[in-house]
Amino acid sequence: MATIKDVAQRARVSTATVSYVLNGTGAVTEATRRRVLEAVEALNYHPHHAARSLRTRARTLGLVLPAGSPGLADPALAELVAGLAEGAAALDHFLLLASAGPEVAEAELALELVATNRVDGLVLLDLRVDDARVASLIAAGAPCVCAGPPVAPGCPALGYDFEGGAREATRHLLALGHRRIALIALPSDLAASEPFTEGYLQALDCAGLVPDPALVVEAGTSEDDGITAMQELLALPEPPTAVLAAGDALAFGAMHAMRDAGLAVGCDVSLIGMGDLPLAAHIDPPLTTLRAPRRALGRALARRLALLVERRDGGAPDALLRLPLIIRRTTAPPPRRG
Amino acid sequence: MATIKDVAQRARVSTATVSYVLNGTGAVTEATRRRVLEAVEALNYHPHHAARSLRTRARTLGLVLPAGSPGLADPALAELVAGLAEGAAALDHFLLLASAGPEVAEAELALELVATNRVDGLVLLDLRVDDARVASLIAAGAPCVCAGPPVAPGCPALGYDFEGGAREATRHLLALGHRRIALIALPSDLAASEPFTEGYLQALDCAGLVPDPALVVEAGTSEDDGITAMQELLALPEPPTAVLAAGDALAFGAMHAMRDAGLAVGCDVSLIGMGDLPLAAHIDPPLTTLRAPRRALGRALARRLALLVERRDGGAPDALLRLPLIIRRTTAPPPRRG
DNA sequence: TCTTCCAGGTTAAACGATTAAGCGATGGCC
DNA sequence: GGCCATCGCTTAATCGTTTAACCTGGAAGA
Repeated sequence: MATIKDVAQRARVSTATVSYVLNGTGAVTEATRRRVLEAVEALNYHPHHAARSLRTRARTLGLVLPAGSPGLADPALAELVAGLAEGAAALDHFLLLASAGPEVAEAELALELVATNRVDGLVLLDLRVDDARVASLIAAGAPCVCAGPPVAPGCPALGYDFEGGAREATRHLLALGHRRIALIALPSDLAASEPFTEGYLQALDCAGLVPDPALVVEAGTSEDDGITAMQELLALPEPPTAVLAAGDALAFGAMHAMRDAGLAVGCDVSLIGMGDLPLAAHIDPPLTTLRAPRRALGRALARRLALLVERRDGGAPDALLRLPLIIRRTTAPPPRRG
Repeated sequence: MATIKDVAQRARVSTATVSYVLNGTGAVTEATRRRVLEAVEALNYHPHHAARSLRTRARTLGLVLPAGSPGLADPALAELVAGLAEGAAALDHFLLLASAGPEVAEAELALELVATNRVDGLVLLDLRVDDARVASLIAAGAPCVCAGPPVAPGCPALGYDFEGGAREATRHLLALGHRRIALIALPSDLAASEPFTEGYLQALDCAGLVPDPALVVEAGTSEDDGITAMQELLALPEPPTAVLAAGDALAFGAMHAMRDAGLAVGCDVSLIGMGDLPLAAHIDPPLTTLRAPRRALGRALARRLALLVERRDGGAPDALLRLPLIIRRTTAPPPRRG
């Protein structure tokens, strides 16, 4: 492989000049500039990444994949990652994927990534409230951004507007005439959980309804959790006529449970999900849900992180992406009282 | 950050000794060894990646994501990538993701990745017959492995056993009593296309049937392509009683077209897909399909590439992963002649 | 006793870039 | 004419490792 020395030799300049030309730093005559570029072309020169990043940044963003089973197989994560790669590319960066195994913990891996200078910064996912990772990373001086609601000072957060989304979804159900609206919430230690619940409560409050605590059930995140939660709701003396689920997977589970109970989803009982997974449009009946712009979030996160690393972020405020409500076939006016 | 010098100083040895201890090369007394390790611990030393890979490999595998719209959103690709990251991690490597944009071509990006020494080798996807990428990468001396059927000498290939899979699927349909079995094939410039068709033809041949060329239609890869292809088959004077689709997406399209034509899938006409996408089990009726072990393929690819890079591959032969047939509800004996 | 060898270190030269500091020529200004 | 800036370039230090080559003291073999 050709090195910068070879280029310098051929262009009959010093290596410094070559570097100046290539990086656009320093003052160089047009003539020399051309000579250098010709040499670069002729030798098919590409700067050695390691050598370069010995002095500068690595121009690499890092993401550590959770060890758990779905991992990237989760379409939500996959699209986010696609966005991350795109966003990084747009600012001439790359994305380094590290897979946490049973052996090596996520947090440790993240620390190693920045300590070894492999990456300039990290994207953090699935934040919990008071997440330990964030604290240790910030302590280590690692730039990072997190996907989700703001969780720690010093770590900018970009996420979906769960509060607004939940509010809009609930309003839609209210507008259809529902009065007993249940919420299947995420585990409360997930940072995303609280704002969603908040939006739901706000909408009820605006409508002058007092929320029934029995109608709010905290679930996990999986389809099975959705089933369990829904069964719980159906067992109530006065079951809900509409359900808002904080995740599409939960909603799928809820649909399952409703059908098992002999209820027609979108007729006997309304349902709204969150995420708009690919499956949401294909399932029968198609699910009304809040669309999470996953790819856009990925892009925004990457861009924010890249700028943060270069201290060019200008202290942009934590932003929230809107969750538009996609109305399909699982929402309808409540059935007439029999 | 602490450097190797700091460690050397604290352990009162030379930097060389530290390096020897850390890499397990060179002979070192147990006593010094311990001193060094203590210093490493005390200073929380992590070797600087760039500095290290100035002399050695980058211990990084590369993947360039296709520019197209589905990209990582395609669950098949996402799971493969998950496997790649896992496989890389198992051999102490990382995975670098590069996103090809409209601006920057895939092939160029791949070349840049290896020319700049950012990655030690590349994983190639979606190979075409006589793929230009492979040729240029090999010419550039870049180690690479490709996912799919063998496509070029010098580039080991790991893929699914399309031929065996198609054969098994076709046999299953034959065993159910079908005689007019159609094939919706992939575009013939995709390297995966031919073996699949071959397996289909073999099974027919074994059964003493002569294949009807009209029953083999070449489609694209999308659901829409599946619709078109199926409509074409249904328009035949004597339509098939069973269809083998070379991809689940194609199969979904075919289901759509069948339903539109008033046919009950898995009753009036049988259907087998390929891939076992998550959707396959959830669609109605659940799709009989060949399960592609995507994660396993990813892991195998990463491992193969990592070994190849270190010339430790021992010339392992190109391997093929079995595609087990997952029987669900879209296959049944043909309807009685009316 | 004198080599020879080896284990267990050290020294210093890479690796391939970036970049601060320096340096000669040119031109402007007083 | 003398002085100072500025331009365009070079020199050389630096980043943090790895590793070939060398050194040294003691044990083993002759």
